[in-house]
Amino acid sequence: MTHTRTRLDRGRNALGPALELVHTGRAPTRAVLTTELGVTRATAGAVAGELQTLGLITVDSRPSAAPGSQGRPSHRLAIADNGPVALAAQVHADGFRAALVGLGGRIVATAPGCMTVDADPAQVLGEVVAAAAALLRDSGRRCIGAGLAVPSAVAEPDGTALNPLHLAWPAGAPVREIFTTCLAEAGVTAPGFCGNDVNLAALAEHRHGAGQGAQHLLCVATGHRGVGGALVLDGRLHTGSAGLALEVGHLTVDPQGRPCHCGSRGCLDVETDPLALLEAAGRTPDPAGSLLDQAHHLLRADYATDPAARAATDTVIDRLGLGLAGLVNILNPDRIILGGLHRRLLEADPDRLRAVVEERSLWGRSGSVPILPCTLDHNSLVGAAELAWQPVLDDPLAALAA
Amino acid sequence: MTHTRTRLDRGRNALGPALELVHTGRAPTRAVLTTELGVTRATAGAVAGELQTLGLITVDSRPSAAPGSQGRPSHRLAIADNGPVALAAQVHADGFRAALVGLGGRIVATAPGCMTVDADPAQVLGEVVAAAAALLRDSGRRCIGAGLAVPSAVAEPDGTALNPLHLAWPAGAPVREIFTTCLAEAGVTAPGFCGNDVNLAALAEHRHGAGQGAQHLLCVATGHRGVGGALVLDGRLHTGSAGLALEVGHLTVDPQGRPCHCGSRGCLDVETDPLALLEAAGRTPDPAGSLLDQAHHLLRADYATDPAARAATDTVIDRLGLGLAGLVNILNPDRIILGGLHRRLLEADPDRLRAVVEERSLWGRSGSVPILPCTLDHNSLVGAAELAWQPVLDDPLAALAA
DNA sequence: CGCAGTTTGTTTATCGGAGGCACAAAGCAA
DNA sequence: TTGCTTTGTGCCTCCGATAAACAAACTGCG
Repeated sequence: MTHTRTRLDRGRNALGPALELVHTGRAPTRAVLTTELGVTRATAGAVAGELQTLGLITVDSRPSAAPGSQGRPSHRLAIADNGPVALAAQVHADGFRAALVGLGGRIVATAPGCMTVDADPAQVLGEVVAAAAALLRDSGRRCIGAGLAVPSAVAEPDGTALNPLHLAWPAGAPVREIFTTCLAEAGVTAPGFCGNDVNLAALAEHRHGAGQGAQHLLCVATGHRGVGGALVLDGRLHTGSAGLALEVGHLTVDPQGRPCHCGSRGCLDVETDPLALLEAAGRTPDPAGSLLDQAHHLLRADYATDPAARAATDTVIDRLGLGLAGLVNILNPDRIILGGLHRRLLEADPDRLRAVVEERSLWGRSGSVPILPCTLDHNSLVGAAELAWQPVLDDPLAALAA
Repeated sequence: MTHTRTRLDRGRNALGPALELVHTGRAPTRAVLTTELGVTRATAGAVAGELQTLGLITVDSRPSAAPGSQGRPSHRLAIADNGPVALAAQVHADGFRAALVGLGGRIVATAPGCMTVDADPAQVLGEVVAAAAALLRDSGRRCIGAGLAVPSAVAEPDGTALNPLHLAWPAGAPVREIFTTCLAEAGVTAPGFCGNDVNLAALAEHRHGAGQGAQHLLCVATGHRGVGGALVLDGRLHTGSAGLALEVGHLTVDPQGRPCHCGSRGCLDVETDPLALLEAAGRTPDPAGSLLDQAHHLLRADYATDPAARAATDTVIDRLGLGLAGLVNILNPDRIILGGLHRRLLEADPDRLRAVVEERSLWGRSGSVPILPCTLDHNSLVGAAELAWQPVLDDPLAALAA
């Protein structure tokens, strides 16, 4: 009896890694896929065929415009136009947002977010899930999962929000549970995940933005209030043993600084957030408007002309640099990405921030860590979608079979 | 033509994981090996047989004294008595030490260490390697590699010591290179590795000591001077992108504290090392003797009787707790192990230290991280051997074929 | 235009490393 | 002694990959 193989007998184990390469834009052609996966052309071909039959990618046999190349041109691998999507949602201090995100971190559709947030998590999540579900129905696409970004540490593995104080939600709110029930009520039969917004932004930047290729990526960002941090190690989010890692807001950056609710004083949280910048510049913040917007305006409009604004900015940059240097000494990252107000501070005076970090970190070499602004729009939202895509990236056949 | 399989066709991929289980004491029998590896009994049997023919383990078919068990008793897997060893060496402020370490972290032989350390790395390493090579010749065993522990950050991947100031060595000394040439001169044809002593101690404690089973293990320890830290994530040492992570000595634990050579003041390094404890208690340290020994004596003999000693101890414990809490907020470990003087401080008043850490870490849950003293003798030495054993654990056949 | 050279995609045979299963072995309990 | 349970081993099969040969598509050159 000879071996008669009819169905796919190759590329099963390489399917996940291959999809991840396509997802992160590192596999433009089958030939690249072959070398990146370290498999034979036969296997890579089978993998690409399987991803095609799964409806995830398309193989474009038109000549790929490669000018100076020899040999037979490789077919282009492209993300399928009508492939499945992840449902992404974000809740922050000033409202919420919803979107559909396809493979490759592509935002396919967005819903205009409401600008008020209720104190009841179930109420808010019900609204945002309803908005997302409407997008999904309109698109007619298949949904592979749903992700939610919240401005709070999220405990693993129970999925509770530990300090959602910027939302006025109760501490310990079972966010994942509420999210999944809202999904079920909206008729979305897909698994739900949730995570901290800065963590998810870091994940998105690592896969699709300024963090690509970094082995040890540190992200620090302000939201509207407070400071968050995240670490991506070898492509995986490091959230610590219980999801509480990188709570960097309470590093001391000024021993004589203003008191913080944590009991200490001069914490990164209260010294480098929008309110700190405004107060340092002698402005009385308008409580009706967004503090983040007011701080941005200060940096854009007044930085060049107003000496007080410039001095305040310099002080806040120095504090941020001190905090980053402390993190560099502990984590030794190979890249740092800043978001929110911190990104604007970096852009206002990149040399000053880099000099402070270099001076205060112990080793010259680690002091010269690249510090970059984040590059993705809505990176928390894209990161929330990454959470939902992860099972598909891990095992496409199993995740898409259901 | 039928399938005729003569040689080993099973357990090739499971060989490394199986050896690691034996190495860490988690595979007492073949039956346990089967469940731990998640393979069939046939595969586990083949793996055990292969490890036996490699001379690494022995299979003892005498009934294992299991009292209340039913069914056929499983054969015991034991580490071979005359198996290969790793050559381990440690250099510290007061001298050096050498040993042979077998599988399972067992110290097979030790050399009495010299008590003076020359300022020339090549001189010191030549002596310690000579001592180790003598041990190796006497034992008649096979050597699978050599590891060296130094009290300095070691840069990856070049293997240079960045701050060996406690040895009065030049910063940036190419320690690994010197070590391997010394090995070659001593006639040891085995690969040489080196690492930071606290990092290696953490690795040893994770595999064979108080850190077993921890997913996110944080170690903090004093040597004779200064403070070091280490993080073991999922069984692997986390040394950062360039080997410089966990330089925890310069966390601020007292803004009004004594000045540190790093330029700041009140660093963990100068506030919780042996000298700090002695000075806080009003003692004038004897520069001729070991500061660590004098601090130990203070804790053992004077703590219960001398109010000044007690007050000084409490202060230093509080400072240490503050530093640990900062690390807990950033790293969220699930276990903390303390070594050197810090271990003694923990043992002097465990409740006080735990209370400080819990109070100053942001989340009650992460505040209740278990804090334990280290349990292994010579853990840096055993850790250095782990470095040498690692290639064998990763791929026993390839590493032992050469 | 035709041909050599280069790189890519596909087909077929084969191989390596595991799982499945039946059976034997070694203990305990009745 | 007879069951019952658990462990160790041999034989077959299956899955997922490699290897090698071949076909296809393009460049460059005479």
